[in-house]
Amino acid sequence: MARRRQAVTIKHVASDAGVSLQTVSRVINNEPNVRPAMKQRVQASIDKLGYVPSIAAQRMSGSRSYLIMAINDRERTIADWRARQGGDWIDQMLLGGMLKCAEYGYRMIFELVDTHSDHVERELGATIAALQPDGVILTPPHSDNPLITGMLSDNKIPFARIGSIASGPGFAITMGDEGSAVLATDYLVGLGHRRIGFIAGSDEYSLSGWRRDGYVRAMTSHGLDPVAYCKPGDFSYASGVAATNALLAIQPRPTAIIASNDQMALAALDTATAQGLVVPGDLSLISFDNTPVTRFTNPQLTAIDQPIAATFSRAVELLLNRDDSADAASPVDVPGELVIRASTAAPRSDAP
Amino acid sequence: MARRRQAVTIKHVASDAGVSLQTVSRVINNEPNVRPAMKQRVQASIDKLGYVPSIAAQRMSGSRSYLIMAINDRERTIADWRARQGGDWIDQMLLGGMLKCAEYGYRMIFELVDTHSDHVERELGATIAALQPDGVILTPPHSDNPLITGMLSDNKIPFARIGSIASGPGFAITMGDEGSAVLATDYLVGLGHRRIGFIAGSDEYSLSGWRRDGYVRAMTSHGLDPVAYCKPGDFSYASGVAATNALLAIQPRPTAIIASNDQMALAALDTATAQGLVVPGDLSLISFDNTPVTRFTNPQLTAIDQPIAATFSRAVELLLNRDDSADAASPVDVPGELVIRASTAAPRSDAP
DNA sequence: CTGAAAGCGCTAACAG
DNA sequence: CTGTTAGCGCTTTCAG
Repeated sequence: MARRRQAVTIKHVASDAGVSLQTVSRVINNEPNVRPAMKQRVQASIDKLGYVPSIAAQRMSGSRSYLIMAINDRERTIADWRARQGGDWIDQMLLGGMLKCAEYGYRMIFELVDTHSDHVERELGATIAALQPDGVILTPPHSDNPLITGMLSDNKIPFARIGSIASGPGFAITMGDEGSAVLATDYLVGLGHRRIGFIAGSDEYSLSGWRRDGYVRAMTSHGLDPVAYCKPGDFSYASGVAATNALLAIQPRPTAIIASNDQMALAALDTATAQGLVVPGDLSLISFDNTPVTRFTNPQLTAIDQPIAATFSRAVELLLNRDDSADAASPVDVPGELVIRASTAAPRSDAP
Repeated sequence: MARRRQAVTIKHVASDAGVSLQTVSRVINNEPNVRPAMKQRVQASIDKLGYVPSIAAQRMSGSRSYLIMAINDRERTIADWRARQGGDWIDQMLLGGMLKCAEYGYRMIFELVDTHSDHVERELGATIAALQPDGVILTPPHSDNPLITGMLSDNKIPFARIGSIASGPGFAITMGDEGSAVLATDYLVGLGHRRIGFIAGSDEYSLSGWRRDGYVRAMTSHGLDPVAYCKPGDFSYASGVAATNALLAIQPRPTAIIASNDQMALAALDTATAQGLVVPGDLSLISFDNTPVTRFTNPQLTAIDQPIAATFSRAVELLLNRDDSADAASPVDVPGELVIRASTAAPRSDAP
């Protein structure tokens, strides 16, 4: 490996502009107390020489690393990549996070971390020591891992916890789950549905509960029974099939179903169709997440969009404008929205 | 922003082990000329203190940055992310590239670069100056951009050109396009098809030509006409519809179609179905790329898998085992494979 | 085989 | 407002 050196350094700029290193440094970092004329002269040299500061050197001298680290669960992420089922969490994360970082001259790098490992702390600690990120974004199931949040706050590294409402250090950010469930339920009620089924997600994820809470709250507010048509699921296709069968066996059967994710909605669609029901004629369907698959079903699925990109974008902003006072602020909620496609309609007037 | 310092540095390890900094450095970098006993003693201290070298500091003192940079086209990547059509190029890139990097203690970061910009060179130059990656992976349409390859080789940064067969500096790596087209064609011929249609991709991409070349070669080798059933396309759904209509209007019509990507195959499926043809009964279909959408059609699409992950994995290996002699080696070809699903079958015996 | 010295490119702290 | 002086943590010379 050839030993490479910086082509043009702060020294070159300083001597070219006939000023001290410090002045150049001040200009680079946009610090005050530099006379405009001076600043212009230095900037001219910078442009002329095509100078770009070395992040490594900046970091070395105790400044920032200009790196924001996003952390995802290793096992789940790799499994999703291998399965190639069209899940695009990582892509949306990058879309929101990378672009927002770029706006501020930062860079987002992302790491896979083993939750199950008993040495999460060491693993993460090593990455942090090596990279020295200026901020970290945690995603479930890491967001509420005390080993991780503890380590981060001990090291005084600002961090955001996505999908967490717990108080404590770091910014808690949620993705509108409860509100979205209300939105979906209200929409169906508005269409004329009264018996609305709900397939819950795995209790391993807090958002499963929030989504159900929203459903229950909305049903209750309309004077509808929030319990009779609520069935458990675990986000898998198989659990969606089971829940749908259970729901359709109820007399009178529901005229609409909200599934807590797209896979289970897909299962509901297939199951209902197999039973001779027409979607949305006989049964309306709304799914959560709005991953690409919602576009490939027939009919296309009306879905609640999980605002992944917007959430990461917000997380980056929180991290970079960080003022310690807002640290313990109440959770930030990024609302999701309902994307109306072809799987929802008014119930038949002759519905049982 | 609190000023953060490395918690445990090489100094701590040195004093803990009672040796000089150099010795620790040698152990870290696995250099020879360290007595085993010494090495063990130092390693023990490292483990005990949980020491991890700072990449910034390593890079500063003229060593490696342990960073491999993958470059993708900004516009196209962002458009794909926004469209949420299930394209998973980035995910597969990460799957192959990140994991392979991790094996060697490297990290993959990825950048979006504007091709159309007239200052690609400056843009990329800045990123490189800032990050100082030890290697770069170029993807189309950057792979054959002389501004980029020139800059990289001037800076003596090892790089790989994915989807390029041009000679010159850097490793050229292809993804088996021609061979895969042969594979698909041969498979259809083996099934009994004689009139096989081909929908080509946009000429902006070299791989479009390679895929067509494979089709032509295979057809010719079987004594079949490689021209009559070959239609142009541009990878878009709309162009797929047009090409399919053109193909199905030919008398006698083809009994099978190979589309140069999944979107056009999807278009072919929809178009054929709309004309009352049954896939695969009346028409067999093979697509290229094997993106997630192939799993969501009815029937599911038989497809040629574009080996994205394997290719990036290979690129990283080439970059890290780099010996200058192999620099101009002939292009490396990572073969693709045929994933057989439900859109292919033998032609009807009574086919026209 | 191991140690001591000299930076890498940049910024913090302090002078002027 | 600008310049000077120390390092940051590590690796490279070059001595022992």
